[in-house]
Formats: sequence, structure tokens, C-alpha cells
Amino acid sequence: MEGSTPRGRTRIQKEKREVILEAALEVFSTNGFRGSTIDQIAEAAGMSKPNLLYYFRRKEDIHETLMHRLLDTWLAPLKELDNIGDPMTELRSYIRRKLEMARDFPRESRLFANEILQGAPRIMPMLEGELKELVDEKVEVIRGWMRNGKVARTDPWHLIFAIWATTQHYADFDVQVRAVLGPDRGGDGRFEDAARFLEQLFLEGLKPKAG
Amino acid sequence: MEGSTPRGRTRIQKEKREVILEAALEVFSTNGFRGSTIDQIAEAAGMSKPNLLYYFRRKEDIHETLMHRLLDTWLAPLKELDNIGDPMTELRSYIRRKLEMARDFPRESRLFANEILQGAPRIMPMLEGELKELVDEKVEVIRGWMRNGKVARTDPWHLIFAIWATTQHYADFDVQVRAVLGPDRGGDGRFEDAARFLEQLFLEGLKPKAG
DNA sequence: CAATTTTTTGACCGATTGGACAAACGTTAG
DNA sequence: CTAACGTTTGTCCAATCGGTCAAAAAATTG
Repeated sequence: MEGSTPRGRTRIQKEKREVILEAALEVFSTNGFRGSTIDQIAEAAGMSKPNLLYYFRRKEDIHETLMHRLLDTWLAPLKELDNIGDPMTELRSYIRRKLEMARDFPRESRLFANEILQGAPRIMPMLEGELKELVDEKVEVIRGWMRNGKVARTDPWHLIFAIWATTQHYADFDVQVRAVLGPDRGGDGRFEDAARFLEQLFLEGLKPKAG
Repeated sequence: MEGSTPRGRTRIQKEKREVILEAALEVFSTNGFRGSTIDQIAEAAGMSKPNLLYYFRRKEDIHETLMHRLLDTWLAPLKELDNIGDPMTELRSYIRRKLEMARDFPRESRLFANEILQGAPRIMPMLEGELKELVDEKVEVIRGWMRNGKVARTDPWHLIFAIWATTQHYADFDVQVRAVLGPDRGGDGRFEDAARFLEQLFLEGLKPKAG
């Protein structure tokens, strides 16, 4: 047709775009946006640089596509936090889901962390819009639990921050965690240890007081 | 003398090196190592690029100097965690000190986070050596408290990770925290709110059980 | 087969990068 | 004054960067 970026029309275009995005996730998450080069991504994707640029016209387009996809996956666990079940069980499930994401999608976590660390220049609107609205909504849910005496009264915003921080820590600071734990304790079991600890910390720390 | 980097001999050299390090901290912490240019640092330091290179021969030398200094400051709070006072009071003080560092030295925190995120290529030996030894030592202190029934029995390593994660979160993810809290709650008071929440979470979560 | 469209690549470009270097500048000591 | 030393800068360079382009190679269509 014309010279613009192919709009995922043919099957081969969809496939190649996926290969590129997978390679870019690997490269971006370990080097950051400015620290990554198109050549690196192209090599990781098994194609030449001009060929990659045939599917994504600019380096930033790859990053943007990656970020948009990421946010959906990223917010899913919080969206599931619902008013349906027992509050403490809901919180435990949320913590567990977040920790599983840190374990299974560490690159996505690091990509996100990289972006936030540098001031979120590309996703600030999304933070102030979509993310804030979702958090506000869930804060109200948690507040309801606190009013009903199901959860200890405390600051719901900072509770959410604490859950984010502690779980994502195992993806973003993975090398530090492993270095400190050492070869013995730093193996695959560290996520189960973390899950046990975090469950105890949050469930005991948020147990409602009598009165 | 000769052409090598001046060894902080004269007073003016010491001063200029400080100016450069201060400027580099600002630039590195917001752009990462590869994302920062010598020109940026030179401009922030108010001098020309060749002049900056007269005091630090390579870009990496600046980063390395910064990192070495950083670690001393960074580990100080944990070193203070001591067996002297009441265990719960000691833990509360540690959390408070770490949160104060996140508030007062966010650039240092972000510089460190940047390095870890990218796999800690420049400070890995320090993580496996100095840091691991310090943590191992403090883990023993905490274990003693648990044996004496002063602190709930749990995993001391992950307790330390949780304190690191929750406090540094307010420096590293500052823009996200502020975006989510919004203009009303995102002001200067957020650190006091965070302090109150974290104190409650950790102190309740670690309160020893009878028996 | 030929014609057309999509995909791939080698060669290239301007801008930016980290860094080198000699010359100029400033300061101080004799 | 001059000589010596420490400091500063303009200029330059090779490497790397993101990105273009024309043309070759495949694939598709008639």
C-alpha cells in the first residue's frame, strides 16, 4: 500500500510485531529506554535494523506499544480486588496475585519501574487518570471494610502503596535480593518465603482491634 | 605534575569535584547512567565539558565515586539497628530513619535503584560482600529478639526487604505516589501519613504472640 | 510466465556521544 | 620581569546513535 507502518494486517505482520515487542521488552527492561538501542532490539528479534523499522517506524513507538499493553496486565490484580468475599481473604489474594506477577513477569515490572524512576515522562497522564481513578475506587472499598470493623483502621492509600512496594521489590530488586540471600536461600524458594512473610505481616498488621 | 586526574590535592580541586558530584547526582538519578551525558553534567556543574574531564577522566569515574559514597550513607541506618534498646523501639527507629532518608535524599535512592534495576553491573561485588555481611549480622540480632519473644517469629531477611521496599518506595516511585494521591493528599504531609501507616503495619504485624 | 505487492537489506546520513589535545589563561614564586 | 604550575576552553575525532532510502529479494496475484 503506502509507506506507513503496517497496521497489523497480514498474519506475518502480526507475528513479526510480536517478536519485536518480546525482544524489546527484554532489552528495555534491562537497559531502560535511552540505554537501549534499536540495533540491540533488532538483534534480539533476529532481524536487521531497517527491517525492524519497517514494522515500527520509531523507537518510541515500540516503547509506547509495550507500555500500553503493560498497564492492562498490571492493573488487572487490583481490579479484581472486590467487595464480594471476606475482606481479609480478598487482601491476601491480592497480595498473592501481585507477588505472582513479580515472579512470572519481572521484566514487565522492571520496565514499569524504569519509567516511573525517570519521572514517568511517557505515562504521566495514565497515572493521573486511569490509575488514580482505579485506586480511588478501591480505596473506597477498603474504607468500607474498615468502617465495618473487618480491617484495622489505617490509611488505605498507603496500604496499597505498601503492597505494591513489597511485592514488586522481588522483581525490581531481584539481583539485590538474591545477592543478600546468598546461594543457599536465594533459590527458587524465595518467593514462597516472601509470600509467607508478607501474608503474616499484612494480615497481622491489619487485623481489626476489638472496639 | 603529570596528566593524570588531580588527586583532590588543592582546595579548589576538592571544591570542584564536589560541585561535579552534586551535579552528577542530579543528572544520573533522573536519567540513569547511559541516559546521562557528560555535557549535561558539565552544564549542571557550571563548567565546560573538557574542564569537567580535567577533574574526572571518565564518565564512569564520576559514577563510581558517587556509588562508593552512596553506600556508606545508605547502610548507616541499618548499622545503627542495635541490640541495645527495646526491640520494637529499635525497629520503629529504623523504619523512621529509612523513611527520612527517602524524604531527604530521594536522588541517592533513585541512583541506587537505577543501578540495581539494571542488574547492578557496577556494584555487584559490594552487594555480595559488604551488604550481605551487614544483613547477615542484623538478621542474627533480629533472630535473637524472636527467640526472646520480643518480636513475632517470622523471616528476618524478608522483614528487612519489606522495610527497604516500603520506605524507598516513597523516593523511587515518588511521581506515582503523588499522581495517585492527587494534589490534595500528595503534598508534604504524605511522609507523615506514610510514617504513621508503616509504624502501625510493622509494629502490629510483628507484635509477639502469647506462647 | 509476467506484473504487482510485501518484505528484507546494504549503504548511507546527520546528530550526538565520550573523550583527546594543544593552546590559552590565570596564579604564584622567584 | 620570567618561569613554572594549575586551570580552562575551543577544536577536533572516532564511534555510535536513530532513522532514511533505493534497490534487491520474496511472496502474491493474474
